[in-house]
Amino acid sequence: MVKQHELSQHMISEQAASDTSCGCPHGGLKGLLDKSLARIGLSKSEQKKVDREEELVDLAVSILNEEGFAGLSLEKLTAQSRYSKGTIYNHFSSKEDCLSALCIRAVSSILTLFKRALQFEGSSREKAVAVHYSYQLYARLQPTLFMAVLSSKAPGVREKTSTERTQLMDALELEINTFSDQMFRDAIDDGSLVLSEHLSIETLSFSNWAMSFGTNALATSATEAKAVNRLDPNTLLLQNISILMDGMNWQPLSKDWDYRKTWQRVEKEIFADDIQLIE
Amino acid sequence: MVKQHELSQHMISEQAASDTSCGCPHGGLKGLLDKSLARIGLSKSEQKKVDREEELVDLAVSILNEEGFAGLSLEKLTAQSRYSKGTIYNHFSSKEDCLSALCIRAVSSILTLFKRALQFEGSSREKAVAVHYSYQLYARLQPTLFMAVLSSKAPGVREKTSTERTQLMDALELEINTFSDQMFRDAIDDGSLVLSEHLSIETLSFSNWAMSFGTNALATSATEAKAVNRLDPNTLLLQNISILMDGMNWQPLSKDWDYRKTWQRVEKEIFADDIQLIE
DNA sequence: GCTCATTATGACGATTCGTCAAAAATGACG
DNA sequence: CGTCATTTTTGACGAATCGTCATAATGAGC
Repeated sequence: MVKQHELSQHMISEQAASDTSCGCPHGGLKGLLDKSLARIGLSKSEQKKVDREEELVDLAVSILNEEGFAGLSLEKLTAQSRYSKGTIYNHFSSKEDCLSALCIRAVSSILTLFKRALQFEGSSREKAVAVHYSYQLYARLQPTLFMAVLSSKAPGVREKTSTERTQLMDALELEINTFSDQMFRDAIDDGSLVLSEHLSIETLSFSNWAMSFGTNALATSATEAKAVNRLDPNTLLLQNISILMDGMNWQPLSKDWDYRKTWQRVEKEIFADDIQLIE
Repeated sequence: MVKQHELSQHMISEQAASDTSCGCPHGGLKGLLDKSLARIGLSKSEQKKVDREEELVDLAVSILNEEGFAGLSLEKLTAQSRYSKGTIYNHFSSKEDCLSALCIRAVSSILTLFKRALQFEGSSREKAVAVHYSYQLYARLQPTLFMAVLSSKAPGVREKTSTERTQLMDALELEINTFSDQMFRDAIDDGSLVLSEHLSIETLSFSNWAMSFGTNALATSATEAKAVNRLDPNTLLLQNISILMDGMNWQPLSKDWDYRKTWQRVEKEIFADDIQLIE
């Protein structure tokens, strides 16, 4: 009668709760969100709600991974959770709102990966290469979530997303932008990059992002007939950003430095654990 | 009783039939598809079916433009057409199949624009700039369709698409790839581009595509917080591909040639009619 | 134990999906 | 023109999902 008392439901939800394939490496996102909310000061019931939302997003991610984008429905989320429809709709005002929640998790995870990549020891251009590596890593580990971030930008989705979540999403995007801009500022500061007349930091930062996103998006959605399949997926992104950074005249140029070694070093020194998940 | 005899239905469908905002410039697609099928030899009834499919895709595009991606349903398509559900499902085996049909139209239109762009008088790099211009033009004229092409690559969509349509889609993509590759071959032939050791034509062709796609996709789905809004949308793509082509060492380099003038010339000499539709 | 505000529940109507048996249209032949 | 076989069209149907809302359960404070 009461759903929480059904044994089978409990088993399902516990299985889901222990499923850690949430695209959230090293629990970084959970810590991030918990902290940011904890600072404000949470009552017991509020904390309970935060925990449950965490649990529901976990579950939604697992549905997304198994059933794909179109297969995600709040109906299924309800059925697989230990809660009822009304409770689900207390958390997500609509299917689109739920999708936005998934994107917030995705972008948070990506940001965490970016910061880890930045710890790579090397020149500013090598660090940028490391960041691109981490972006590609996420696109491969979580292809559906990676693409979901884009679809959540569609007007129809954004309209149906709660204002708080929209603001959180915008804040995260701003943080990513700031992060990207800072990479270029560092490069200018250490002298390896010089701004030419018509190119601002914002322009370089955006072109850098556009190339990485475009490459990963096309590689993720590759089909039989696509040009991607003619090329080596492992160094696809590296080659593309190498051409771009050479175009920026970012020192050392690719003719003077073997960035394939950098690429491999990043893989071994920073993301050795994560790369095993692909095999 | 019989739907074809309802006056109101007739009026709706006739309005739709006269709606030419189909993203198909100069009727190029219709000609293309008609021809390819006509060669095989069409009976009267087969021709009728082709015409009706044309009509239905027109209608689907208008629904997509008005209601957005999520608002497109075969239910609505049925209601707004003069046919019934069974007939609709004779044309499109599923909603996803219909989406793929829209993508085929989109890619056909883009290919038509590419070929027009190639008529621009100038160096091989200038011609490539013209092609990018036409790509951006389509992304702006048909943002939803532009993004739809990507989502039609999702596994869930592809599975539910009829095999014939999948093959047609793959053939079109191959044609686009071939077109892109040819641009680079021409550049090599006229001496303005030299292949370095590690970079193949395929690599250059793909990086060129990835940059253009990434830029247009991010610009199309731009939100308030995005980095895109800090920049001039009219020259965003030009700047990005200029950096990239400089990185390829494609002559003349942007420091030796004012491609903003090329950009403006393309706008005036090739796409003057189309650009007015944006305003 | 009682009261009342908050939260959870699941039944409900609406919409969409895709199917299929029956009806209608087509056209070949006498 | 009439007959009949084949093809096409129709819309009713069951299943799935959406989002709402009246009712039931919960729990905090007295």
